[in-house]
This record gives sequence, C-alpha cells and structure tokens, in this order.
Amino acid sequence: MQLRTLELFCTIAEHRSFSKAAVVHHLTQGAVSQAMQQLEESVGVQLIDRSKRPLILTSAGKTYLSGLRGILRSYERLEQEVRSTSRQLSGKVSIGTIVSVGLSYMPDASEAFGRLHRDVEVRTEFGSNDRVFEMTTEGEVDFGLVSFPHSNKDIQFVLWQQEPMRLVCSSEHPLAIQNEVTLSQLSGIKMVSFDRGLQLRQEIDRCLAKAGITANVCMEFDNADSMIRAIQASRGIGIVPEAAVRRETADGSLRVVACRELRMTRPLGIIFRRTGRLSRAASEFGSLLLGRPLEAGKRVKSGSGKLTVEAASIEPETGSSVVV
Amino acid sequence: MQLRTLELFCTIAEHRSFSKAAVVHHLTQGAVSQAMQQLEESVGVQLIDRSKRPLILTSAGKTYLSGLRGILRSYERLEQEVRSTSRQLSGKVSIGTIVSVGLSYMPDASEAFGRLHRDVEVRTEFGSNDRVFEMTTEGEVDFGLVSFPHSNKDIQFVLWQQEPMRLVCSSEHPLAIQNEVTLSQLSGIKMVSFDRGLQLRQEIDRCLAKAGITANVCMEFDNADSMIRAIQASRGIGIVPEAAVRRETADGSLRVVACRELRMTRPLGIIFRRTGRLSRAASEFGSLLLGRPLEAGKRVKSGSGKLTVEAASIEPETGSSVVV
DNA sequence: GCCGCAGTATTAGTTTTTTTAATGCACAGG
DNA sequence: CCTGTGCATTAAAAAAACTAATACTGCGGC
Repeated sequence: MQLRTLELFCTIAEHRSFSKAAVVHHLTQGAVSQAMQQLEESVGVQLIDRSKRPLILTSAGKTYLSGLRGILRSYERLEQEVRSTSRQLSGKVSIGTIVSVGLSYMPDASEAFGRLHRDVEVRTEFGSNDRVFEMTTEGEVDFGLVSFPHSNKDIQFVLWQQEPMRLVCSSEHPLAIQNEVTLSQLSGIKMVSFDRGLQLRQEIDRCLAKAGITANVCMEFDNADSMIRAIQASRGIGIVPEAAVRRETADGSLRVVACRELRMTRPLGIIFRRTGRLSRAASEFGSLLLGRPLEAGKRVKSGSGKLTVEAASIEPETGSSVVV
Repeated sequence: MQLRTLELFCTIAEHRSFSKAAVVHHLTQGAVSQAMQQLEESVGVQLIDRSKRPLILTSAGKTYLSGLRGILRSYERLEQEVRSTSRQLSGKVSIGTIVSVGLSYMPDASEAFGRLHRDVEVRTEFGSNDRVFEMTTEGEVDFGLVSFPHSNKDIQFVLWQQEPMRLVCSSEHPLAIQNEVTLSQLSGIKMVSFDRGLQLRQEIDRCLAKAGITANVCMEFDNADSMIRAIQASRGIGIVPEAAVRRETADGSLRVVACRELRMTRPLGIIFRRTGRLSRAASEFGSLLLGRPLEAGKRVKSGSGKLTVEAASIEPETGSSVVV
C-alpha cells in the first residue's frame, strides 16, 4: 500500500468526492476509483458507500479515516525529525541550464548549497534553451533553468525572475562615451543579436520596431554568452541580460549604455517534470534558487472554507517578457 | 512511498543485511538495494552506512527506525480494528478447481463462507488439473484447488489434504458382493481409469504393478467425476478418491470394495501466484478451506533469538502421493 | 415517473515503476 | 595481498499505475 493512496483516501473523505480528490492529486477520476478499490481490497472492508450522492464513508471508513490521519501525521513528523537530526542531505542533484544563467547564478548557488549539504553532489549541464527543455523532459536532469519557460504535457514551470535587458557595447564603441541614448540612435547601427528563431530575439526586434527602427544584425548567436564575447571581440553592441555582463561591466571591458526606452526583461524559469516528483535534494536546491519552496501544489483552505488548490508553480501557458 | 518499503527497511535493520532482508521479503538483493536508495532519496537523508560490514544505521536511520516501528504497528492495529468493526468482508473471490474437488468440498465451504461474509461474491470455475494451474498462473482466479500440487516460478502451493483412494464399483459388478479383495483379484478385470497423461493414473499403475498386475483399462477420463459416472453407467470398477464418491456410496449406487493393499492417497493443494498477494477475501476463504492461515511467510523468532523465516506454505518441489 | 446531469465504474492501451539477472566493485578477514 | 561475501549498477522484463474513452447510476428538476 502506498502512502499516497492513504492520503488520497483522506482527501476523498474531506471532499466527499472522487473527482475533486483527483483534481487535488493531479490524477484522473478513473485512477482514483481504482486506487480506492485496491485500498478496500487490501483492507478487506468496504470503506466508502458510493450509492449515496455525495458519497459517504461506511462506519469502517470513518474508523479508518480517523486512524489514518494520526498515522500520516506521525509519519510526516518522523520524516521531519529525521531530516533535522541530520541536517545534511545526501544524494545527487543534476541541473540543466542555459549558459548565461549557469555562469551567472550557478557558481554562487552551488557553493552555498554545498556548504549546507556537504554530501550532495551537484552537477550542472549546459545547453541551449531547447536543449535544456529536452534534458528535463528526458529526465537527464532533475530540473532546468531556462528563459521564456512554458509548460506542456510533461513539463511544469515556476517563474523565477525577470532579468532586465541592457544595451551593452565594447568600451571602444562610439556609443560607449554617451551617457544615455535613445532607441532611434541605434538605427542602422550594426548589432550583435540572438538567433532569429529565439523568442528573445523576436521580443527585441518587436521592441525596436515599436521605436520605428529595424536592427541591422551582423552576427547571430544562440546564447547570450557567445554574444558577449562577440561584442568584446568585434567592438560591437547588443542587447543582453544585465546579469550576464556583470563581470564584464565590472572590469570595464564592456559598457552598459543607458536607454530609457529599453524596458525589457527576459523571464527566467525553473522547469521540471510533472511526473516523478523531485528528490529531496533537488527540491532543496530549487528552493534555494527560488528563495521560496519549489514544491508542487499544496492544499490550502480558502476563505469560504471551500478547499482549493494553490500551486506554488504559476500555471499560465507561458511566462512572456514584459516590454514596457 | 510504499508501506512494504518501510517494512523492508525495518527488516534490513534487524538483520543488518540487504541480502538477508531480500530473502525474507522474497526479493532479489538488487531490488532491496534500489528500494533503499529510493527511500533515502525520499527522506532526503542517508539512513544506512554501507561502508561498514555488516552495515549499520546512521543516527538518522536509528531515529527513523524507532519511529517507523511505532507507525507500522499503529497501521497494523488500525487495519485490524477496521476489519473487526465491520466483520463483513467485501469483494469477490474466484476459485479455480478440478471438478471432483469442486463438487465435493466447495458447496459446503462456499455456504459457510457466505454466512460469515455476506457481501463477498464467490465464483467457482471448474477445469482439468492443468487448466486450473493455467487459470491461476494467468490470474483468472485468486487461487486454485488441484491434485498433485507443485510450485514453479509463478506458482506457490500449500498442501491441503491427502485424499484416500478407494476401489469403487457399481453395485451390479461381480466384486460388489465381496467383503474384501486383494489386488491380485483385479488382474485382467476391465477398469475405468484416468488418462495416461495424469500423474494420478501413473501412481495407480505403479501401485498395481507392485502387486504384479497390470490394469486392463477400458475407459479413460481426465477427471474423477466422469470416471464415476462411467462406472455407474457401464457397471464397471475403478480407483477413485473417496471424497468424490461419498454421495454415490451413500445412496448405494456405488460400492467401496475394501482392499488392504490399496493404501494410496491423492494429495490436494491450494495454489496461488507468487506475485500479487491475495485479496483479503481470498485469503480468508483459503484459510477457511485449509483450516489454518493461508498467508505467506511470517517472520518468527526462533529459540536462539535468531530470526528465521517460517513459511505457512510448504516448499518442497512437489507434493507427491503417499503409496504405502 | 422520466430526463438529464453529475459522478463513479470499467476497460483497453500506454507509461511508469518495480523487479530480476547478470555483472562490477569494495570492504573485511585470513 | 588475496579472496569471498555483500552492496551497487545495469539492461531487460514484468508488474503496476495511470489515462482516455465510455458505460452505468443516483439525484434533482420537471
């Protein structure tokens, strides 16, 4: 018997409904029905009287429910206790990330996590945005860090942060000496940008188009870091996430050119598989990054006393960038 | 998390060994290893220190163990309580049986069981011995009643009873008037018997051969009941299980002819699948038939305090008939 | 009472998980 | 240092869980 099944029974009892419990547990109604049949078979006693609408528990069911509640609570407490006696987690966490994010956030995060949990082995794999989605879908990594996160059948995402995009140029570029520029000043200037296929490129072009100009893109890359090296090498200019050029602006090799009209952000997200819940270690790492629990949907009483599902993850179909 | 996995952890702790625990739980060592990895991942803490021989629990593991013991005991008690609040089991039990056994034992057993558990639906399916093995293997029935039970990869058996075999003839048969016969008197007499392929037939022939005679079999059947009808119809004689002719000897249509040399029994067994444990209802029915618990291996403390496995089911490779 | 809706059961097919069998690797004991 | 026992790991197979589609069945409205 699975603990999940026992919890499911409790949820059913609360809602007096198989289908509502199915929603709460992200299952289909059929799965719930089967699970309860199995549970009743295992106990050997009918627990639920389905001939009433809405269903009611049999007297055996009521006994079982009250006992279960205590047992499940005990188990939860025990887990809690065990986790705290040994504050150290163990295991492996593997994270897929796009290069820019991996380089700008992961080193610090890994180090911080390593100090908390000495025994956890953290591995980071880099790839393009699409590749990270693929790695996550295939289960090659526990979770992925991507830009423009979106969910689908297999993948669920949590919006992580909105990175401001900045106009950045080599210190030898003509615009480097300007205090501030308008977008119109960029008209006709050779720019380094992202591949045409990437959503970020399209957002940038749209932003420029709104100012009535078209980018004259002379080089295209599939990731921000290559762009940055290209801007340095070719003494060019481009629009990149602020965080990705922090090091270069600090050492003076690149300049951020202020531009009020450019109010664009790149949404970053944490993605993970809908199925096969995260390992405890992975979940902790995710929470560390996110700054709040990463865990999936939690049951919460709403004001009216009606039980609703409040998912930690945000579930609109895509995290689109904010272009002001 | 499965309750089985939690129990497995306790067993490992008791034995300080994965492989011993594997034996107790009828698993391979690899399965146990994986289950423990999964458990540790789910708890997020290392529970077992495998770098020692024999293994030891980490401090977290010890905490977890002591907590688990209580929780598992509570759950067991809860199940017990729920079962007794509603003494009524629910569900379905389907039993495969060879014809003779089905007709001689099942009616009474079904009725008795029905009185105890009104809500359980009992279905009986009849078939040849081989067919019952097949039905059981395929999961078409919860368990099967067969003669000459044996175990294999899929099937496990419990020896149920040894049915005495009797020389039986029609009341019009020449031997019907004899008080007692010797086997040698059967020499040359036309007999009704079982199919050559059946083990029971071979045992009978061997028994007769020992007395120096060969059966002159004029009709062959794949089950005892057909034989009995044939003996009635053809005014013949044959060797059949005593229980199968109880009705006929009672109403006088058939006679049992005493024969001291014929000390043969047909072993009957209850067979069930090794995997997919029995439903509570099926298990109850089996226990009713058997007159003692049918349940699989139970952990029992032996005198020395060392833990050994005491299986309720008998595990020699075959239940052979006793020919004295 | 009959209809239709809402909710559970059932089933076949798919996906995920568990298990095994085979093999590799490491600790302890001689 | 060597050997043997015991755990880890892997691919492949088996079992279990889950979904999607569909069939039933109370319950409330008319």
